[in-house]
Amino acid sequence: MVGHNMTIPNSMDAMLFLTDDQLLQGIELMYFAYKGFTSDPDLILQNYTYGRAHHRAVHFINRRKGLKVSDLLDILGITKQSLNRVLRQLINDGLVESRMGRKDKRERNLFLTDDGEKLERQLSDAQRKRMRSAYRAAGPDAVMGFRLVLEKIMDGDILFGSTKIKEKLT
Amino acid sequence: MVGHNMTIPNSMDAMLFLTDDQLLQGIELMYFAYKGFTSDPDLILQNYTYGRAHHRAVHFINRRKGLKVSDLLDILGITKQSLNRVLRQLINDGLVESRMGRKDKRERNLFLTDDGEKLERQLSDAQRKRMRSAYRAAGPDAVMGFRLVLEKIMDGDILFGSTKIKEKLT
DNA sequence: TTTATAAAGTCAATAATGCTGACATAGTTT
DNA sequence: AAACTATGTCAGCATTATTGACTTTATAAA
Repeated sequence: MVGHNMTIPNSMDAMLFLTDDQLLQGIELMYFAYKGFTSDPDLILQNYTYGRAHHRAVHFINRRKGLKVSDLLDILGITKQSLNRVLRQLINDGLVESRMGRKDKRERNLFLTDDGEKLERQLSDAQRKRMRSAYRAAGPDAVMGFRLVLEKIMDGDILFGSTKIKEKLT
Repeated sequence: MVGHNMTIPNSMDAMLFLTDDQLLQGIELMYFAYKGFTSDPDLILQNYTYGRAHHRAVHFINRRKGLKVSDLLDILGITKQSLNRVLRQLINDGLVESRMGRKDKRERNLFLTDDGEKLERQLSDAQRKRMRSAYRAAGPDAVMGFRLVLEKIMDGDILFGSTKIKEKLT
Protein backbone atom coordinates (compact mmCIF):
# COMPACT_ATOMS: atom_id res chain seq x y z
CA MET A 1 0.00 0.00 0.00
CA VAL A 2 3.03 2.27 -0.04
CA GLY A 3 2.45 5.34 -2.16
CA HIS A 4 -1.17 4.44 -2.58
CA ASN A 5 -3.65 7.26 -2.98
CA MET A 6 -1.09 10.06 -2.71
CA THR A 7 1.06 12.12 -5.03
CA ILE A 8 4.34 10.39 -5.68
CA PRO A 9 7.08 12.75 -4.50
CA ASN A 10 10.45 13.04 -6.19
CA SER A 11 11.93 12.72 -2.75
CA MET A 12 10.21 12.67 0.61
CA ASP A 13 12.35 15.56 1.77
CA ALA A 14 11.39 17.76 -1.13
CA MET A 15 7.69 17.39 -0.41
CA LEU A 16 7.77 17.97 3.33
CA PHE A 17 7.03 21.64 2.84
CA LEU A 18 3.68 20.68 1.33
CA THR A 19 2.21 18.89 4.35
CA ASP A 20 -1.10 20.21 5.60
CA ASP A 21 0.55 21.41 8.77
CA GLN A 22 3.19 23.33 6.85
CA LEU A 23 0.46 24.90 4.75
CA LEU A 24 -1.56 25.85 7.82
CA GLN A 25 1.53 27.42 9.34
CA GLY A 26 2.04 29.39 6.15
CA ILE A 27 -1.58 30.53 6.29
CA GLU A 28 -1.18 31.76 9.86
CA LEU A 29 2.10 33.42 8.98
CA MET A 30 0.33 35.34 6.23
CA TYR A 31 -2.38 36.39 8.66
CA PHE A 32 -0.04 37.65 11.38
CA ALA A 33 2.46 39.22 9.01
CA TYR A 34 -0.29 41.13 7.22
CA LYS A 35 -1.52 42.35 10.55
CA GLY A 36 1.93 43.65 11.46
CA PHE A 37 2.34 45.03 7.98
CA THR A 38 -0.72 47.27 8.33
CA SER A 39 -0.32 48.20 11.99
CA ASP A 40 2.14 51.07 11.56
CA PRO A 41 0.07 53.00 9.01
CA ASP A 42 -3.09 52.24 10.99
CA LEU A 43 -1.57 53.93 14.04
CA ILE A 44 -0.69 57.03 12.04
CA LEU A 45 -4.14 57.18 10.47
CA GLN A 46 -5.73 57.33 13.90
CA ASN A 47 -4.47 60.91 14.17
CA TYR A 48 -6.60 61.77 11.15
CA THR A 49 -10.20 61.10 10.21
CA TYR A 50 -8.91 58.57 7.71
CA GLY A 51 -8.76 54.81 7.61
CA ARG A 52 -7.11 52.06 5.65
CA ALA A 53 -9.21 52.76 2.58
CA HIS A 54 -7.78 56.26 2.38
CA HIS A 55 -4.29 54.84 2.70
CA ARG A 56 -4.84 52.53 -0.23
CA ALA A 57 -6.21 55.28 -2.44
CA VAL A 58 -3.34 57.62 -1.57
CA HIS A 59 -0.80 54.85 -2.12
CA PHE A 60 -1.96 53.91 -5.60
CA ILE A 61 -2.54 57.49 -6.73
CA ASN A 62 1.06 58.13 -5.76
CA ARG A 63 2.34 55.03 -7.50
CA ARG A 64 0.42 55.60 -10.71
CA LYS A 65 0.14 59.34 -10.87
CA GLY A 66 -2.67 60.55 -13.09
CA LEU A 67 -4.51 57.24 -13.13
CA LYS A 68 -8.22 57.28 -13.98
CA VAL A 69 -10.93 56.66 -11.40
CA SER A 70 -11.83 53.45 -13.20
CA ASP A 71 -8.21 52.30 -12.96
CA LEU A 72 -8.25 52.82 -9.24
CA LEU A 73 -11.53 50.92 -9.00
CA ASP A 74 -9.98 47.98 -10.87
CA ILE A 75 -6.91 47.99 -8.66
CA LEU A 76 -8.80 48.15 -5.39
CA GLY A 77 -11.59 45.84 -6.48
CA ILE A 78 -14.31 47.80 -4.72
CA THR A 79 -17.47 49.50 -5.96
CA LYS A 80 -17.43 53.08 -7.16
CA GLN A 81 -19.77 53.99 -4.31
CA SER A 82 -17.24 52.78 -1.79
CA LEU A 83 -14.35 54.53 -3.47
CA ASN A 84 -16.31 57.70 -4.03
CA ARG A 85 -16.87 58.31 -0.34
CA VAL A 86 -13.16 58.04 0.34
CA LEU A 87 -12.10 60.00 -2.73
CA ARG A 88 -14.56 62.80 -2.01
CA GLN A 89 -13.08 63.31 1.43
CA LEU A 90 -9.53 63.32 0.11
CA ILE A 91 -10.44 65.81 -2.61
CA ASN A 92 -12.41 68.08 -0.27
CA ASP A 93 -9.54 68.00 2.20
CA GLY A 94 -7.15 69.04 -0.52
CA LEU A 95 -5.02 65.89 -0.55
CA VAL A 96 -6.07 64.68 -3.98
CA GLU A 97 -6.67 66.60 -7.19
CA SER A 98 -9.07 65.34 -9.84
CA ARG A 99 -8.32 66.75 -13.30
CA MET A 100 -10.58 66.34 -16.29
CA GLY A 101 -9.12 63.99 -18.91
CA ARG A 102 -7.60 65.81 -21.87
CA LYS A 103 -8.41 63.29 -24.55
CA ASP A 104 -11.67 61.98 -23.07
CA LYS A 105 -13.33 64.65 -20.99
CA ARG A 106 -15.46 62.12 -19.11
CA GLU A 107 -12.40 60.68 -17.44
CA ARG A 108 -10.82 62.08 -14.30
CA ASN A 109 -7.09 61.84 -13.70
CA LEU A 110 -6.08 61.65 -10.07
CA PHE A 111 -3.02 63.28 -8.52
CA LEU A 112 -1.74 63.91 -5.02
CA THR A 113 -1.41 67.52 -3.95
CA ASP A 114 1.58 68.61 -1.88
CA ASP A 115 -0.39 67.85 1.28
CA GLY A 116 -1.39 64.50 -0.16
CA GLU A 117 2.23 63.68 -0.84
CA LYS A 118 3.07 64.62 2.71
CA LEU A 119 0.58 62.10 4.10
CA GLU A 120 1.66 59.47 1.60
CA ARG A 121 5.26 59.95 2.63
CA GLN A 122 4.42 59.62 6.27
CA LEU A 123 2.50 56.38 5.79
CA SER A 124 4.94 54.96 3.29
CA ASP A 125 7.95 55.74 5.49
CA ALA A 126 6.52 53.68 8.32
CA GLN A 127 5.68 50.76 6.08
CA ARG A 128 8.94 50.84 4.17
CA LYS A 129 10.89 51.01 7.39
CA ARG A 130 9.39 47.74 8.55
CA MET A 131 9.78 46.18 5.12
CA ARG A 132 13.40 47.28 4.86
CA SER A 133 14.26 45.90 8.25
CA ALA A 134 12.60 42.58 7.40
CA TYR A 135 14.32 42.39 4.00
CA ARG A 136 17.68 43.23 5.50
CA ALA A 137 17.31 40.69 8.29
CA ALA A 138 16.19 37.96 5.90
CA GLY A 139 18.67 38.62 3.11
CA PRO A 140 18.37 38.86 -0.70
CA ASP A 141 17.77 35.17 -1.37
CA ALA A 142 14.93 35.04 1.11
CA VAL A 143 13.45 38.17 -0.46
CA MET A 144 13.46 36.46 -3.84
CA GLY A 145 11.62 33.51 -2.37
CA PHE A 146 9.19 35.80 -0.59
CA ARG A 147 8.37 37.59 -3.82
CA LEU A 148 8.04 34.38 -5.78
CA VAL A 149 5.63 32.73 -3.35
CA LEU A 150 3.48 35.86 -3.09
CA GLU A 151 3.28 36.04 -6.88
CA LYS A 152 2.22 32.42 -7.02
CA ILE A 153 -0.43 33.05 -4.39
CA MET A 154 -1.76 35.85 -6.58
CA ASP A 155 -1.69 33.57 -9.61
CA GLY A 156 -4.45 31.56 -7.98
CA ASP A 157 -6.72 34.47 -8.76
CA ILE A 158 -5.90 34.39 -12.44
CA LEU A 159 -6.46 30.63 -12.53
CA PHE A 160 -9.94 31.05 -11.13
CA GLY A 161 -10.60 34.17 -13.16
CA SER A 162 -11.51 36.47 -10.30
CA THR A 163 -9.26 39.39 -11.19
CA LYS A 164 -6.36 40.47 -13.36
CA ILE A 165 -3.97 41.54 -10.69
CA LYS A 166 -0.69 40.96 -12.41
CA GLU A 167 -1.23 43.97 -14.64
CA LYS A 168 -1.63 46.09 -11.56
CA LEU A 169 1.97 45.66 -10.46
CA THR A 170 4.64 47.77 -12.10
CA MET B 1 30.60 63.10 -2.39
CA VAL B 2 30.40 59.42 -3.22
CA GLY B 3 28.86 57.44 -0.38
CA HIS B 4 27.94 60.59 1.45
CA ASN B 5 24.88 60.48 3.65
CA MET B 6 23.97 56.89 2.86
CA THR B 7 24.59 53.45 4.28
CA ILE B 8 27.78 52.04 2.85
CA PRO B 9 26.86 48.76 1.14
CA ASN B 10 29.16 45.77 1.03
CA SER B 11 28.42 45.60 -2.63
CA MET B 12 25.97 47.55 -4.70
CA ASP B 13 24.40 44.35 -5.94
CA ALA B 14 23.74 43.04 -2.48
CA MET B 15 21.79 46.14 -1.48
CA LEU B 16 19.65 46.53 -4.59
CA PHE B 17 16.77 44.67 -2.97
CA LEU B 18 16.53 47.43 -0.39
CA THR B 19 15.75 50.29 -2.76
CA ASP B 20 12.56 52.22 -2.07
CA ASP B 21 11.06 50.93 -5.29
CA GLN B 22 11.78 47.33 -4.36
CA LEU B 23 10.22 47.93 -0.97
CA LEU B 24 7.13 49.52 -2.50
CA GLN B 25 6.79 46.56 -4.84
CA GLY B 26 7.01 44.27 -1.85
CA ILE B 27 4.33 46.27 -0.10
CA GLU B 28 1.99 46.00 -3.08
CA LEU B 29 2.78 42.32 -3.41
CA MET B 30 1.72 41.83 0.21
CA TYR B 31 -1.49 43.71 -0.43
CA PHE B 32 -2.50 41.79 -3.55
CA ALA B 33 -1.35 38.42 -2.28
CA TYR B 34 -3.32 38.84 0.94
CA LYS B 35 -6.34 39.74 -1.10
CA GLY B 36 -6.01 36.58 -3.17
CA PHE B 37 -5.26 34.62 -0.05
CA THR B 38 -8.59 35.56 1.54
CA SER B 39 -10.73 35.53 -1.59
CA ASP B 40 -11.49 31.80 -1.72
CA PRO B 41 -12.80 31.54 1.86
CA ASP B 42 -14.66 34.82 1.42
CA LEU B 43 -16.54 33.36 -1.52
CA ILE B 44 -17.53 30.30 0.49
CA LEU B 45 -18.63 32.41 3.45
CA GLN B 46 -21.06 34.31 1.24
CA ASN B 47 -23.24 31.19 1.24
CA TYR B 48 -23.57 31.56 5.01
CA THR B 49 -24.38 34.45 7.32
CA TYR B 50 -20.73 34.45 8.32
CA GLY B 51 -17.76 36.64 7.47
CA ARG B 52 -14.02 36.69 7.82
CA ALA B 53 -14.22 37.11 11.59
CA HIS B 54 -16.05 33.81 11.89
CA HIS B 55 -13.46 32.17 9.70
CA ARG B 56 -10.67 33.34 11.98
CA ALA B 57 -12.40 32.12 15.11
CA VAL B 58 -13.13 28.73 13.56
CA HIS B 59 -9.59 28.45 12.27
CA PHE B 60 -7.90 29.07 15.60
CA ILE B 61 -10.35 27.00 17.61
CA ASN B 62 -9.51 24.16 15.27
CA ARG B 63 -5.79 24.73 15.50
CA ARG B 64 -5.71 25.03 19.28
CA LYS B 65 -8.57 22.84 20.35
CA GLY B 66 -9.88 23.66 23.80
CA LEU B 67 -8.27 27.09 23.96
CA LYS B 68 -9.71 29.61 26.40
CA VAL B 69 -11.73 32.64 25.30
CA SER B 70 -8.95 34.87 26.58
CA ASP B 71 -6.43 32.95 24.45
CA LEU B 72 -8.51 33.56 21.36
CA LEU B 73 -8.79 37.24 22.28
CA ASP B 74 -5.00 37.48 22.52
CA ILE B 75 -4.49 35.72 19.21
CA LEU B 76 -7.01 37.80 17.32
CA GLY B 77 -6.14 41.07 19.00
CA ILE B 78 -9.74 42.29 19.19
CA THR B 79 -12.00 43.25 22.08
CA LYS B 80 -14.11 40.70 23.88
CA GLN B 81 -17.21 42.55 22.70
CA SER B 82 -16.20 42.06 19.08
CA LEU B 83 -15.34 38.42 19.56
CA ASN B 84 -18.43 37.73 21.61
CA ARG B 85 -20.79 38.69 18.82
CA VAL B 86 -19.10 36.24 16.49
CA LEU B 87 -18.68 33.49 19.07
CA ARG B 88 -22.30 33.75 20.19
CA GLN B 89 -23.49 33.14 16.65
CA LEU B 90 -21.19 30.15 16.19
CA ILE B 91 -22.29 28.65 19.49
CA ASN B 92 -26.00 29.27 18.85
CA ASP B 93 -25.65 27.77 15.40
CA GLY B 94 -24.05 24.69 16.88
CA LEU B 95 -20.64 25.05 15.24
CA VAL B 96 -18.70 25.78 18.42
CA GLU B 97 -19.00 24.26 21.86
CA SER B 98 -18.04 26.19 24.98
CA ARG B 99 -17.20 23.93 27.91
CA MET B 100 -16.67 25.15 31.43
CA GLY B 101 -13.04 24.92 32.52
CA ARG B 102 -12.34 21.94 34.76
CA LYS B 103 -9.66 23.48 36.92
CA ASP B 104 -10.91 27.07 36.88
CA LYS B 105 -14.65 27.09 36.37
CA ARG B 106 -14.64 30.71 35.21
CA GLU B 107 -12.79 29.74 32.07
CA ARG B 108 -14.45 28.47 28.92
CA ASN B 109 -12.71 25.99 26.63
CA LEU B 110 -13.71 26.22 23.01
CA PHE B 111 -14.14 23.31 20.62
CA LEU B 112 -15.56 22.79 17.16
CA THR B 113 -18.59 20.54 16.87
CA ASP B 114 -18.87 18.13 13.95
CA ASP B 115 -20.67 20.81 11.97
CA GLY B 116 -17.99 23.31 12.93
CA GLU B 117 -15.31 20.97 11.70
CA LYS B 118 -17.20 20.57 8.45
CA LEU B 119 -17.15 24.33 7.85
CA GLU B 120 -13.52 24.58 8.94
CA ARG B 121 -12.58 21.84 6.52
CA GLN B 122 -14.39 23.53 3.69
CA LEU B 123 -12.67 26.87 4.27
CA SER B 124 -9.29 25.36 5.00
CA ASP B 125 -9.38 23.16 1.91
CA ALA B 126 -9.80 26.16 -0.34
CA GLN B 127 -7.04 28.11 1.33
CA ARG B 128 -4.63 25.19 1.53
CA LYS B 129 -5.25 24.37 -2.10
CA ARG B 130 -4.07 27.81 -3.14
CA MET B 131 -1.18 27.72 -0.70
CA ARG B 132 -0.10 24.28 -1.87
CA SER B 133 -0.17 25.29 -5.50
CA ALA B 134 1.87 28.41 -4.72
CA TYR B 135 4.39 26.49 -2.62
CA ARG B 136 4.75 23.80 -5.25
CA ALA B 137 5.20 26.31 -8.07
CA ALA B 138 7.75 28.34 -6.10
CA GLY B 139 9.74 25.45 -4.67
CA PRO B 140 11.14 24.65 -1.21
CA ASP B 141 13.90 27.28 -1.19
CA ALA B 142 11.47 30.03 -2.07
CA VAL B 143 9.13 28.81 0.66
CA MET B 144 11.94 29.11 3.18
CA GLY B 145 12.56 32.68 2.09
CA PHE B 146 8.84 33.43 2.16
CA ARG B 147 8.57 32.19 5.72
CA LEU B 148 11.67 34.00 6.85
CA VAL B 149 10.61 37.39 5.47
CA LEU B 150 7.11 37.06 6.93
CA GLU B 151 8.59 36.24 10.33
CA LYS B 152 10.82 39.29 10.12
CA ILE B 153 7.85 41.46 9.20
CA MET B 154 6.12 40.18 12.32
CA ASP B 155 9.22 40.87 14.38
CA GLY B 156 8.61 44.57 13.76
CA ASP B 157 5.68 44.25 16.12
CA ILE B 158 7.79 42.87 18.91
CA LEU B 159 10.36 45.61 18.40
CA PHE B 160 7.69 48.25 18.87
CA GLY B 161 5.98 46.30 21.60
CA SER B 162 2.52 46.13 20.09
CA THR B 163 1.87 42.41 20.50
CA LYS B 164 3.48 39.10 21.30
CA ILE B 165 2.67 37.30 18.12
CA LYS B 166 5.50 34.80 17.98
CA GLU B 167 3.99 32.79 20.82
CA LYS B 168 0.84 32.45 18.81
CA LEU B 169 2.44 30.31 16.15
CA THR B 170 2.97 26.63 16.78
C1' DT C 1 -28.21 63.58 -35.79
C1' DT C 2 -30.59 61.04 -32.83
C1' DT C 3 -29.60 57.14 -29.96
C1' DA C 4 -26.95 54.24 -27.27
C1' DT C 5 -23.11 53.50 -24.39
C1' DA C 6 -19.54 54.95 -21.09
C1' DA C 7 -17.27 57.47 -17.04
C1' DA C 8 -18.03 59.56 -13.06
C1' DG C 9 -20.72 61.03 -9.19
C1' DT C 10 -24.60 60.74 -5.82
C1' DC C 11 -28.40 59.14 -2.50
C1' DA C 12 -30.32 55.66 0.39
C1' DA C 13 -30.43 51.42 2.74
C1' DT C 14 -27.97 47.52 4.62
C1' DA C 15 -24.17 44.42 6.47
C1' DA C 16 -19.77 42.99 8.75
C1' DT C 17 -16.46 44.13 11.90
C1' DG C 18 -14.18 46.83 14.74
C1' DC C 19 -14.29 50.29 18.98
C1' DT C 20 -15.56 52.42 23.93
C1' DG C 21 -18.10 52.44 28.16
C1' DA C 22 -20.96 50.47 31.56
C1' DC C 23 -22.51 46.53 34.04
C1' DA C 24 -23.70 41.67 35.55
C1' DT C 25 -22.51 37.06 37.14
C1' DA C 26 -19.88 33.46 38.69
C1' DG C 27 -15.74 31.83 40.57
C1' DT C 28 -11.01 32.42 42.65
C1' DT C 29 -7.64 34.79 45.67
C1' DT C 30 -6.14 37.32 49.37
C1' DA D 1 -15.47 39.28 53.59
C1' DA D 2 -13.33 41.97 50.00
C1' DA D 3 -10.87 42.25 45.88
C1' DC D 4 -9.87 40.55 41.67
C1' DT D 5 -10.55 37.65 37.29
C1' DA D 6 -12.95 35.47 33.32
C1' DT D 7 -16.71 35.73 30.73
C1' DG D 8 -20.80 37.62 28.84
C1' DT D 9 -23.93 41.37 27.57
C1' DC D 10 -26.23 45.95 26.25
C1' DA D 11 -25.98 50.24 23.86
C1' DG D 12 -23.96 53.39 20.78
C1' DC D 13 -20.76 54.62 17.28
C1' DA D 14 -17.15 54.44 13.18
C1' DT D 15 -15.25 52.45 9.04
C1' DT D 16 -15.64 50.11 5.02
C1' DA D 17 -17.90 47.32 2.20
C1' DT D 18 -22.40 46.01 -0.44
C1' DT D 19 -26.78 46.63 -3.83
C1' DG D 20 -29.95 49.40 -6.39
C1' DA D 21 -31.53 53.47 -8.55
C1' DC D 22 -30.60 57.64 -10.78
C1' DT D 23 -28.14 62.00 -12.87
C1' DT D 24 -24.84 64.49 -15.65
C1' DT D 25 -21.70 64.85 -19.15
C1' DA D 26 -19.29 63.16 -23.01
C1' DT D 27 -18.16 59.87 -26.60
C1' DA D 28 -19.42 56.40 -30.13
C1' DA D 29 -22.62 54.15 -33.20
C1' DA D 30 -26.81 53.77 -35.85
